[in-house]
Amino acid sequence: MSTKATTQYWLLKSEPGSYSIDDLKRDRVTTWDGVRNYQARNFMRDDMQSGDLFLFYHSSAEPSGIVGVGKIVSRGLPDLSALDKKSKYYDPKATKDNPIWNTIKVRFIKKFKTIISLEELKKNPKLKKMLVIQRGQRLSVQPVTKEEFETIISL
DNA sequence: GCCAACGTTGGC
DNA sequence: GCCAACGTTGGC
Repeated sequence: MSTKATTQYWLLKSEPGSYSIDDLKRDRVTTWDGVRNYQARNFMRDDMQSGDLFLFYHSSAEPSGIVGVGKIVSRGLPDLSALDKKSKYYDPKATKDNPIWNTIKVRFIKKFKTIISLEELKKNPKLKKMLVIQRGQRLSVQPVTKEEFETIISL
């Protein structure tokens, strides 16, 4: 577990048809559930801190890209949707004693006036190393550097 | 522990 | 809708 006090930066993906930046703007705070990838879970469970900031990324969208900013409110909560047989996130391996999956709570901060499309991200030399533009990168929770975050905020 | 088959993500 | 690139599962 990290004990760093400095703000860390993340990128969270969501399909806007499933949960969009407008949904988060309306809800103000939401539980980010349904993550079913161990690496993504580990980032949320072990590395995120309340107060960290994240870029909200719309995937499988027209166009795909970064649409706003949010803040991590809390972490380390079990993802109860894994126990719910009716949920599309149901995981038969999850139990009450070992829910396997974790969630975080996030808060809306802002929605960009215009989307920063994937194409734009790829064109910016300062963002060359961003995971989200790497071919085949499917992680739905990704770390972002402070420099990358600030570059995007300034666009 | 290997790896083929299968399922999913997500850009295009 | 296609399919490349992954991650996961399960037979051996």
